[in-house]
Amino acid sequence: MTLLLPLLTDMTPMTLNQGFPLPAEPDADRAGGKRRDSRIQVRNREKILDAATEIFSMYGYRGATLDQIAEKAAMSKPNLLYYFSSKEKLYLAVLRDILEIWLQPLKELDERESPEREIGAYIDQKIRFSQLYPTASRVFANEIAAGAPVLKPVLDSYLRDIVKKKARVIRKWVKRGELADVDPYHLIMMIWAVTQHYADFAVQIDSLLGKSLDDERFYNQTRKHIKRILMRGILK
Amino acid sequence: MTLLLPLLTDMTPMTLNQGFPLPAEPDADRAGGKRRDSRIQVRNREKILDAATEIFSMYGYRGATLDQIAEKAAMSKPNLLYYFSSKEKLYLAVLRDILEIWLQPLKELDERESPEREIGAYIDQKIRFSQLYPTASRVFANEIAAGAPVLKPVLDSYLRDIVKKKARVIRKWVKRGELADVDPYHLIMMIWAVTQHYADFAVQIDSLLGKSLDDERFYNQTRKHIKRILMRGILK
DNA sequence: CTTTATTTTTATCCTTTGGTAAAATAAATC
DNA sequence: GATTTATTTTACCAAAGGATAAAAATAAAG
Repeated sequence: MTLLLPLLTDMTPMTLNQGFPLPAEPDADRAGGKRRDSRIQVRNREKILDAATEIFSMYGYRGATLDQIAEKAAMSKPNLLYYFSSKEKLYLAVLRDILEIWLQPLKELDERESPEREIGAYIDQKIRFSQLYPTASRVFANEIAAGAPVLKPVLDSYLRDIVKKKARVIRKWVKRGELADVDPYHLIMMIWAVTQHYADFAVQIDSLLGKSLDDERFYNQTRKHIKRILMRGILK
Repeated sequence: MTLLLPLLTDMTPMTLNQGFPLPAEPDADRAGGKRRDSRIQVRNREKILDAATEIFSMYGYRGATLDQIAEKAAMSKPNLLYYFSSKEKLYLAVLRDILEIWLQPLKELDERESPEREIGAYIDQKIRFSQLYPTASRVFANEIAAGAPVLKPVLDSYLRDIVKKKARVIRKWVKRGELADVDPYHLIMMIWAVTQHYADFAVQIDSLLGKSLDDERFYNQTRKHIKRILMRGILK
């Protein structure tokens, strides 16, 4: 429960999985107390997680400060630390939330349906994620860029398994002749790349086009465009 | 020359362009002295820039520390500060280098050639960049994720102009009937997204495939695959 | 070889930052 | 409404981090 502290600061590979993939929070955190999840408890944890996601998304784990997060959450630093006893625990909580929504859509690829429908739906979900949670996407990107000190074990086990399974689905479509001869892994990564780009590089896009995915018009134009090019690229 | 300090730390929008786009270093930095660019001078500046690029790529501007950079460059912190008088100046120098190589390829899109050839060459150059300078790519990504506190003015002016010009080239190809009816901006961004992804998310890719672009075999497979799908997606 | 200019080291400063202790306040329970 | 429990505030602390000053060591020039 405390072993991973050095990694975040030192960059050494992680040894403890920290109960990650999903097992929810064994105890979340909470300083002391017994009567849990009071109204105020829930509200403040949420406020903090939101603020933390935003700050972490801009500065990464190391660059973010508790002062910034506390300010954004409109509370004092010690007060924040009352809810999450350390910066690290807070970061873990943020990542846990992100991972869940990030992984969900891929799991739904179903080989019994047509690739057109399934991959189309997957792209839709991914771009929707970029629209709804751009900061979450950036926290994730930051974590990976930093060498995935925390998520490495998850990538190596959990994500790897899911992707392997879904690669098999795609390969099946190819064999059935419903899809051009594409490499499943590269296809999946292309979809990730393109959809996440609109969240991770939102500032750049805003500079170039003066638009963001918040603009429903632009959102749909983007979605359709990505789908059109990718689908044309992979359908037979 | 000193006005931008607050932005990096405070996130306020930048007002001074800092002689950025290209005008090279008006004075680079150098603590004092007259006789410039001695052998050792050049060697040490390079060592520092390399180390800085690597550290900034992992932790971003705020997360990186001069101690880490100094250690990676195998010198003391004050010694490092002898060559670059502040963390900020060092960061600027790093970004300047990156920007130059990052922008180059796009400028070369030539409407007189076929889109197949030109866009193909552009993708090649971009993926090569991801192979050769993955850390540079990540520093760039980090800067954008942080809200582009330093590069915003460059994005808003310089990059914007180039992209606009090249969008016109692509549009011309479409009109000539050499290309499917694609939106030039989205196309450019798709290419950026996909090619940079292999640098920015290298750790993830390594987790999933156990491969990196350093592996020449994988590099070529990736390159061809990306090109194939994108080309199929946009050619008539 | 001196002398002068450049580079490196040592010692130190001030601010920021993650985190704690304990007192003060507010809620909830009896 | 008194008492217990949960929450917030105030006052700190030690370590880390960016930066400077000045001395020491090297290298270059004459």
